[in-house]
Amino acid sequence: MSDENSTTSSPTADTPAYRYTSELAQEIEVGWQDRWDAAGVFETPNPVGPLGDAELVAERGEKLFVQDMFPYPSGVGLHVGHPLGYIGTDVFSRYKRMTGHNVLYTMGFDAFGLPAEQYAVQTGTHPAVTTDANIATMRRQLRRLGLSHDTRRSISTIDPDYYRWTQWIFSQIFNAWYDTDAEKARPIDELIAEFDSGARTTHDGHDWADLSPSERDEVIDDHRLAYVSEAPVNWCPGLGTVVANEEVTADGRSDRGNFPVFKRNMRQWMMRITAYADRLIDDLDTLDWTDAIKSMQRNWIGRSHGAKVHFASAAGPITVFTTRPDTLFGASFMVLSPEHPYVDELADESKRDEIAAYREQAVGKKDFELQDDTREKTGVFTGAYATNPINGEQLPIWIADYVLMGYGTGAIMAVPCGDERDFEFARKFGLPIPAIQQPPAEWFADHGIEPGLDTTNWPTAYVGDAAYVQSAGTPAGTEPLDLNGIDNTAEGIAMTNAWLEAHDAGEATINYKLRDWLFSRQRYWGEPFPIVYDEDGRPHTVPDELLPIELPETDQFSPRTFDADDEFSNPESPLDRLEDWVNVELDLGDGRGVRSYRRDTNVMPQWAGSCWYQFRYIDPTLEERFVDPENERYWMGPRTDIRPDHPGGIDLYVGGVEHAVLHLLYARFWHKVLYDLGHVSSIEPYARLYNQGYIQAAAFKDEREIYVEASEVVEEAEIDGEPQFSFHEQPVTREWGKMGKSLKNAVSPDEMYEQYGADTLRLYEMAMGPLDASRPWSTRDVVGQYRFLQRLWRNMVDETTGDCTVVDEPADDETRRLLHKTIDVVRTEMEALRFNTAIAKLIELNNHVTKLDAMPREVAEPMVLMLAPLVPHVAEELWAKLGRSVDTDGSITYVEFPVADPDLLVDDTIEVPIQVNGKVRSRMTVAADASEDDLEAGALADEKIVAALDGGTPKKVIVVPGRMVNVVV
RNA sequence: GCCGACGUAGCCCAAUUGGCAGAGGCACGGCCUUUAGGUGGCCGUCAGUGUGGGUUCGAGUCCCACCGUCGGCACCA
Repeated sequence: MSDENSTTSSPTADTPAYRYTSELAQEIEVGWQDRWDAAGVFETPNPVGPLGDAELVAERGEKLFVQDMFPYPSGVGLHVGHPLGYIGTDVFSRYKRMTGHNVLYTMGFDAFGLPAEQYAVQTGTHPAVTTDANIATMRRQLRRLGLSHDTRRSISTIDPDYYRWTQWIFSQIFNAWYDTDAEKARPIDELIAEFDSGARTTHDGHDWADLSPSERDEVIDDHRLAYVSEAPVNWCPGLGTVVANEEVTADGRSDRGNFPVFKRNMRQWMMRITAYADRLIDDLDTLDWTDAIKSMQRNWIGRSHGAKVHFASAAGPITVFTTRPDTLFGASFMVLSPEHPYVDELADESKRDEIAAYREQAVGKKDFELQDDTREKTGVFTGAYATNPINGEQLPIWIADYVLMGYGTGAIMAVPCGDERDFEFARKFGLPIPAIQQPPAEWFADHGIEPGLDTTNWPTAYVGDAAYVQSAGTPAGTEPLDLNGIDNTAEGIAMTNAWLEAHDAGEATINYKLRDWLFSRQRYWGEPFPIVYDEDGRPHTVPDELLPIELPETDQFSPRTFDADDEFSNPESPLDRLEDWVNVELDLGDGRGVRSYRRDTNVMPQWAGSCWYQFRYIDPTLEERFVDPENERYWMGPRTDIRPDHPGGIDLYVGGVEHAVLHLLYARFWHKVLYDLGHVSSIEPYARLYNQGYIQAAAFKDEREIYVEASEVVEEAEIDGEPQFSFHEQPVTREWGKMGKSLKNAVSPDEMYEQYGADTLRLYEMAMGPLDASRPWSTRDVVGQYRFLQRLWRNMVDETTGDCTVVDEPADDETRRLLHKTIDVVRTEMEALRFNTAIAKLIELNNHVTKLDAMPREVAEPMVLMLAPLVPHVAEELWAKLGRSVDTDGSITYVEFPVADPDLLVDDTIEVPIQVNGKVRSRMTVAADASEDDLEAGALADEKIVAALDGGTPKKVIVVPGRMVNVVV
């Protein structure tokens, strides 16, 4: 909104020369930023290696690794919503440097990705050129905020020196397999050795020795953690590429670009993340993350315990997955997904046409349409039957699109009395609904029906614990199973599983929703695969010493894109066209000498670069490895001294909640592979995750429902207490949303620097609320923090001469006590990332000092030190004015944070409230250490209390020493 | 539908985790400064915690139900 009553103004002739105006603030800020850079103040030493300085490491103190989720360098620059988390991590890092920590804190750029490529396609400018320019802009904006990054450690994912190691890690994953016995990844060579020695046999029982070399290759390739597979993938013609499950929105569109996505079988690279499903769930328990994020990850992985049950049919055993094997006696029909491979064989001649028609319409539906649970059930009977192993009953087999091929086995046993969907289906098609549990009386009462096992008047399925009925009677020749009378499902499940396993009819199993990670993209602006194919089409990794495989130069950046709805188009990668690059002569070092190969023409998804960047921050310039093991252990090793199950990783990772499943799941997966292969000592990448809130801003829509530029909207007089707004004289309506270009409500930090300076902006963003809460931006509120800094400045500096006005006289007792209480609270709040309350205390202290005749040095110095993490520039300037810079190497950065004197935290006397029946009726001043008896006596003698009692006798007197007295009548 | 977070002043937010509802900022009003506007200074105004119950000497805080807002998942067998 326009700020017509702008509270700042350019200095006029009568503005004192040394007032803390925005001009002076900017001068101070830019000056200190130059000095910090020149002196390398924020450079952090490693124990060893190119950035190693063991002596300085010891001097700095305990290690602390703080990291922000790195940004994509957008072309439009930052708005004030972006740096909220960055300011938070900077304040924390600066605070920790002052309390004896060696802090690793830097910022890189996640610079591969679609926007730069799309811009390149439009303009013909190489994405590297625009991306480099964007990075330069962002670096400038971040530097201007005063962030204390070790800039030597900044990396960019598009830098060949960086993606060389992204490719190297891909090779590691490709050359590894998951040993389910050892529950870890191992090098593929060890698998080959086990096959060779006979220690391991192939899954299908073929003798390894009898296999041809190419058959052996096939077996090996099937074990790799990165593998090529022909599988249903998400094809997005509008983007001209495939995308991962995680990148498809609930309504079946791409999260980038919002184009339709189609399921298609295609040959693509996959990562075997499913091998890690259990560890990715179980290790969540060792992480200091919010429950919200943990539950999102658990949800996404979707582990469910159940059983597989085999039903005999004419086409062979139909295997279903169920979480309720105990309800097997209640199965009255089976349902296969229309795409189930058995359908053709099972279909009765008379049903063929009907089935074919049904399948055609089902296949035409997109995933999201199938997942709409409000749709009416549809389906077709196949004419075939399957045998229920538990009782030998013949169950009709149907096909229906409410059973999804992508989950479980694509087939279910239908238990209509206990499953809402099956119940609905049975009702619609007149299938039997046998009851197998006795619902409680309340259930019948709730539904207004007479209790009974005749399901014809049941309005719905009964889901829950209840005693089993009609759940016995197994086929001749089997051990009898009788669940009747048992009243908890856990026991019923266990008994049924045991029966199934004993009779080869099924087994307990675990099913996951998580699918393997689709890893290839048909784009230009990404990391090329370190893979070449031989004349048989077998993939091979390029030897490590030939990395990086650099992106080839071209001026054709676009994949072939298609009409967004052209489902049956096929991807064509931009790299496919570069024949000179695709065809190579190489010696792979496998003893076969130089041969001809074709390069892989896919690129990696944008998530690849962010899967491991924390390691490169540690050793950004190391040539020999992606990170030195000793440095990795120092910065990220498990802190078993803190917690026995500490998994290691970054001490504080701050970012938005939108990465809850994508980035955080992929990064954890890569980290665990690197751990299994012995490359790193930490088990998890991010020990503590903190989700910062978003800055929201008012957005305005005109009558056509189109957003208008928020900065040009004017607030009008209220009507019925509701504020009214107009844009160019036209009424507009207000709503709240994430700040950004699309809602036309972005506020640039540059405007804030100009109007107030970076310190005020930093302070405002930290003061407006807790770091993890989303809150609305309000430009007119910023002035409050600006006034605070002005008062602070005036308390120490003469506005006309610029001289320091701090006096060396001791502070009075009250001021001194307030100072120490402030120190105590500020330390606690800083530790807990509650900067808003720390700032409130500092303002309170400053307001108190403002009333004094002069600022005593014993208050001024600790106050400047406490403010240094929050407003580093003005703090440095005041520290210099106090004459202290000379004896602290020119910067306040590593000066010890003030420590409160515990003796000054307790007052001699305190005022305690006296309550009658919990209501405050009076107050009295007593010695801080007054005994319970004294307090009780004092309270009962208080005249207001005597009056309130009015001669009555108190029933009881509750005394909380140091707090209050409550007289109960 | 399921899961998770959150509801305190006109607005953004505190409250030692069961012990005096108000720390801080914005807005608003008055006075001072100023030729004036702005800036700056001083003083001041407003609520009883979304609703209804419960536990307790005492509830913003704990428990139950409901309402509302936001986020995630969703025919997941």
